[in-house]
Amino acid sequence: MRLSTRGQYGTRALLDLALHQDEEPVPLKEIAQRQQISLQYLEHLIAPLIATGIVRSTRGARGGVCLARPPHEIRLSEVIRNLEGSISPVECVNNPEACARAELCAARDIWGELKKAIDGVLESTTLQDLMERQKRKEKPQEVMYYI
Amino acid sequence: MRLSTRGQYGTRALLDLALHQDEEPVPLKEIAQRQQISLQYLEHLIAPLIATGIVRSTRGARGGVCLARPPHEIRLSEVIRNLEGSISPVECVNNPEACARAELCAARDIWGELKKAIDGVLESTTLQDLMERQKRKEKPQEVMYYI
DNA sequence: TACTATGTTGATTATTTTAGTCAACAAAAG
DNA sequence: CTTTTGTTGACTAAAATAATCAACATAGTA
Repeated sequence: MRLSTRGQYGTRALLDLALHQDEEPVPLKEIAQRQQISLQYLEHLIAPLIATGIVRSTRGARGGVCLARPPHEIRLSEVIRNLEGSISPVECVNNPEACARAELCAARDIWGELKKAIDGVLESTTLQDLMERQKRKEKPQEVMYYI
Repeated sequence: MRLSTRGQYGTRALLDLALHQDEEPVPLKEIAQRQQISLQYLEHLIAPLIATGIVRSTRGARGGVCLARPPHEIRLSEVIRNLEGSISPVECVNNPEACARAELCAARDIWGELKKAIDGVLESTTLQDLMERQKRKEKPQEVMYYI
């Protein structure tokens, strides 16, 4: 049940972009440096995100990438599906023809529930949520007052 | 986010065993045939389940395997962890030293929630649950009476 | 215009993981 | 003592992963 580096790096790259974008496009090189991902690998991770309309790019000097939509409209489910393919833990959940016993398989039901649980988290989390979490983490520790 | 065949086959094999065991041990060959898993592969999947105390085996003629505990005491989480290793979707969730930025990483928080969601399903499902589901599925369709 | 900084794309590669198989062995029953 | 079962470790083929290499396209800038 592992996420590959595509999903991990891709998510981190998008969060980085969300946090650093302003008027200017952000060069991939900067994201790669901050996130310690090889530029050439990052390029390949960004490509499908551009194709699917999560990221927009401009070439040439002063070029770079930016989010194609506001962060609260970018769900993690969309990102992960785009980078890792289907979220389903086993093939037969999406595609009953994958296994002859699918229709009568109790195990498959559970994998379906597992998928629902995973989807639940990823559907309900947006880049905005990630940004807020990140900012909260970086905010200097506040003094706690107890009643 | 895929489960490998180890987890899939292992779960199916245990469910099969649960449904077919009675006084006699069940030979792996039978499970392999019913579940269409190669005997030699199944042997390797069962080995860790024996080692961890989920399954008991007896060798020799009329030998085979049986569950070491009642099905309601065997959680899917234990099975999957045993067959696939940690349930964590990324290394850093369990092991913060895996990534220098772990402590300040919002993405990691989400992977943690993802793990919790997955754990929730697997911890709350026992072999007994699977058995009941399976029996319900195989029961001839009952006529439904509507009030 | 030429140069440089960016993104785009396809081919290639090394490594790791997965999904097994092969084969020798151990033990229990008949 | 032969057969039937499980046990174990070594080995292997195929696929997926995680990149890298390299040629190209495009936009700004000197």
